[in-house]
Order: sequence, then C-alpha cells, then structure tokens
Amino acid sequence: MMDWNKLADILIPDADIKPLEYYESKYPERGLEKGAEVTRLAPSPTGFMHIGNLFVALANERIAHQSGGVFYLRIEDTDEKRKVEGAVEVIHSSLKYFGVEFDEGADLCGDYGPYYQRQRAEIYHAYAKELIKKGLAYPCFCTEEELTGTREKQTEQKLLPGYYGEFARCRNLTEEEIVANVRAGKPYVIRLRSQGDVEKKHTFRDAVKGEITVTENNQDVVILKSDGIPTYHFAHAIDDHFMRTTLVIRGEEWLSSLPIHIELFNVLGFKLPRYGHNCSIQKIDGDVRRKLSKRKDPEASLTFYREEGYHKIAVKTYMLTLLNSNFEEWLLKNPDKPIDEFKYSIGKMGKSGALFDIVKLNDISKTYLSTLSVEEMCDFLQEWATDYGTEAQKNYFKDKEYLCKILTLCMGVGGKKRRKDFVCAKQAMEFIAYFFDETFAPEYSYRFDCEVVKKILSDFVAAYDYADDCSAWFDKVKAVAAGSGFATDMKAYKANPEAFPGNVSDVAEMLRVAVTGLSNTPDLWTIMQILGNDRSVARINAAIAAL
RNA sequence: GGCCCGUUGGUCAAGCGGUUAAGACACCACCCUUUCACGGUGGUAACAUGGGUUCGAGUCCCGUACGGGUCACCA
Repeated sequence: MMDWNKLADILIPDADIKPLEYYESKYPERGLEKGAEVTRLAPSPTGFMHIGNLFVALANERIAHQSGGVFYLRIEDTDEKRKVEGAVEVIHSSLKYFGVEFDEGADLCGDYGPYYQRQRAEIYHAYAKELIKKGLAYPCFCTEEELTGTREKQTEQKLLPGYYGEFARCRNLTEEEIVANVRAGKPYVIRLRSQGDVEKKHTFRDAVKGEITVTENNQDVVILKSDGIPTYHFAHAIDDHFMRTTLVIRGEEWLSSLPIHIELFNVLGFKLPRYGHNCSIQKIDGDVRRKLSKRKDPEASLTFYREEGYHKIAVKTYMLTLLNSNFEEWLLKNPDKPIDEFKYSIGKMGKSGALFDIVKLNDISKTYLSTLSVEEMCDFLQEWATDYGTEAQKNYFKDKEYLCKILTLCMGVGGKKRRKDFVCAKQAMEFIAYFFDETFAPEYSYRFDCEVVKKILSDFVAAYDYADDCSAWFDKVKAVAAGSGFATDMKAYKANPEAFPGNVSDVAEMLRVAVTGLSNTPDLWTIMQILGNDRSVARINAAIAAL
C-alpha cells in the first residue's frame, strides 16, 4: 500500500504550508449583497495590451460594478518566458485611460491577495500536496522527448493525444520508484490523476453561449510545473475560488479547457464559478476572416488608439456596441446620459465573432467629439499633443485664444448644427494645420485653367476688404465670379450648366485652395477673419505667384 | 484529423413558430445650402445549403458546406 502522506512530504517539502482551513478562513466569502458579482481580469504581463483585453475587461467591469460587486486585477505571471518588465504598469495605465478601473488587485490593496500568482506559491503547494495525499495527484518524471514520442505515436494511430490512461506512464509508479527518482534528482511535475471519462458528456450552461456540451476531462494535466509553479488551470481553480470570483468572463479560446477546470474545481472541493465565453474580435484580411493579430494589425494594440488620439469614450462606446447588441438602440434614445448608465447584460453578447470596423469607430468618434465644448476639445487635443504631437503641434497651444477661434469654427459651435470634422486628435491636429504658418504647406490643386484661376484670384485680392461682413464678402465673390463669366445664380446654372465655365461654388473652391491649400474646410470667410487681413492676402498672392 | 462553437444585407445586428424580416454604419439619389460639412427625406441590399417536424420555420431537429477555437511543464 502506497503511503501518499509520506510521499507528499517528499514531493512538496515546503515548511510554511498551513492547514487548509487556514486558507479558507483567510479568504472568506465576500459579504456582498445578493446578486453582486465578483469578476476579474487576469492577463499575462507580456507588455502588450490587445483590444481584446479591453473588450473582455469592459464586460467584466460592467457586470461587477453594475451589480454592486467587485472587479479585480490578477496578474498571471506563471510563465517566466513571457514576462516583460514594466508590463503591469502598461496594463494599469492603458485600462485606466479607457476608464476601466479596478477595485482591488495587483499593486492596489485588497484582502484577497497577493494578486500576483508567483507570490501565491504557498497556497498552490498546500492544495497540490492535499491532492497527492488523497491520491488524486502524482509526480511524473517523463522527459519532453518521451512526451513528444507518445504524442507522435498517438497521432499516428489516430488516438486522442495526451497524457491519460495507458499512456500515463508515471501514473502507477511504485513508492520505491518515486523515491528513487527523487533521490536521483530527476525533475518532476505534479499531475492530476484524472477521474474523468471522455465518453461522458454533459450539458453546461454558459452565460454567453447558452447550453453547450462538454466532455469530461480524462487528461492527467500538469498542475505544478517542475519549478513548482502552477499551470494556468490549477492557478485558475485555486485563485478564483479564494478570490471568491462568481463569474468568469473570458475569451472562447478557453472553452476547450473548461472540462479540465470543471474537474479541478470538483477535485479540490470548490464551487464552480459561472462562466461566459465571449468571441474574439476579428478582421477581414483580403477574403479571410481572422483574429486581430498583434503582429499584423496596428489597431489590435491599445496603444494605437492613444497614438491616434481616439477619445476614450468613443472607443468605449464602440466596444459597447460590439459587446451588447441593444446598446446602440439605448444610446440613440439616451444620447445625453453617461454610458455607464446603460444596463449591460451578458446574455446579450454576440455568439459569433464580430469584425472590427474602424469606419464605424470613426463615425462614433465624430459624433462623440461633436458633443464636446471648445474648452473640452482644447484640453483633449492638448493632452494628446503633449504625448504624441510634433513640436509644431505643441506650439498650437501657445495662443489659446487663437486656437479657440479655430475650434469654434471647426466644431460649428454656435451654428444650428455641430460639424463633425474631427475623428481623433491626430486627425484634428492635421485638419487645422493650415491655420498655422509653421505647418501650412499647401499643395495647390485646381480644377480650372491656370489663367482663369489667376484672374479670379487677382480680381478677388483687388476687391477684398477685411472689414466686410460675411454677406458683403460673398457679394464680392459673386462679382468676381461674374467677371469671369461664372454663374452666380445656382438655379440658372443648374438649368443650363453648359452656358457657363462654372459657378460660384467653383470660384469659392479656388479661393479656398489658395487660402488653405485644401478644397475641404469650414466657412472660408471666417477662416480669413481668423487668419487676419495680411496673412489672407499674402496667401492668395503666394498662390497667384505659384501658378 | 478529433472535439467544441458559430453562420440574418458590405459591416454591427434585432428577431425566440405567424413581422411588409427592425435599427445603426457604409454606399447611392434628392432636398437644404454662397463654398466644405452638418442635417433632412428616400433608396439599393440579408435569413449559407439540403432534408425533416409543423396548418405555418430565420426561429425547432438532422445532415452538408463554410468560418472560428482547441488539442503544451503558454496563458
């Protein structure tokens, strides 16, 4: 008869392990109100934050906070190879930027810590040891070569690959063999002695997908690696139990290991949390649909949105439209309410992967930015420019009064309807570049003959008076147009376009190009008012000279 | 390949056995307009496929195709 107690002491000789009751009482049930959910985000500190991380973070955060529960951050740093310095800071700062705040976790305080898995070795060891004592886990001395060898044999024979049943060679080692191996200094892992049967299937209720069928796990999965660090599966069971997680929303790539988790919770005597497996965000690449890729797609990275200067609320709004199918409808009805008032529901999450649509994001961004005041816009742009702007762009903020005039114009403040010219800070800053001599770099492009343009511009300069009001100014534009035979009456022009070389709008375009270098800008009269008489005239003269 | 998940317009999607199959983005047209926009009105466009069940199927069942996920001492 095998003495598992003795073996457990040999295999896991830690001195600081306490009785199991200690851990249960140290991390008691949270005294939350009924219905309050405890959720978490558990990223690996790889230094890269994927848009999918934000997606799943938002879902968990909404569920917790809207139910009066707790949302915490746990760092899954069990894989030494993937660890990157400063990664936790990146996780915190990028999520915080998008308005996702944790109640506890990682470098915040909390009663259920530590929140770094590497610092939780004691508790993992305590439970691994317990499983060994019960005969539910055992050491495995197989080498990597042996494992790949059996896997190859299995695939060859079209058998289920893995460490199970007859292939679990270390499963039935005798006490003497184990002791001898340990004495010989052979490295070993601890494996679960699976009790499952792959022939048995159960239906499982997933919070996102609904009823799904899961097959029992029969793999003797590794729970403690040879360095004594747990694998994800084991850490997940221990941590989510002792951190008292009630609902795990995670990517669907975890769905296939759900059977392992179910068995682990069961074998440890823990209550299984509820799970929701959500789909990942995809993109269309040529004609294949695939996950947004860290390497190929810049928009996969959270830093992309910061660098482009997308407003955090716009990004969050877009995420929510993907996250919950009835959100857009709500937003339409409640345009002025803060988006956190939307009642998020996990059941309304899409069951199939959504394509990332930057055009839609742009639309949402434009609409959101058009609700800001001039002061808010100014602050928003400055915040972006401080981190990502060029020196010239930073200089835009030296004369705030001047800038505000520009923003008032470009945002259509004071008009009947706001304009929607700004998508993100970077684009907005480029959009207003022509107001600043340092960044005014016109590329004149006219749709009319040089001589015609030259005459019109010259006629206009001769007539222009800075003191003119908008309508006097436009009368002069019309006069100039008429002087070259252009139509000034749009109805007449439309009735017989052949009779004219063009119409007054074509003339306005020439002036616009001359003054701003662009054919697409807000009201030209106001632009010239902002630029001032000298600069306006000088620019038109420069344009004439360039012809 | 095995197992699991999915499939409504170009995109996001509503829909829970009877609907003229919503809405949003994009696109197109017209209107408004001194230019650029905003805005307004309208339009094009979808239930992957084959079988069932049913008086009746986008909705339920089975097969097929296609797409995705997963099969580590990675999470």
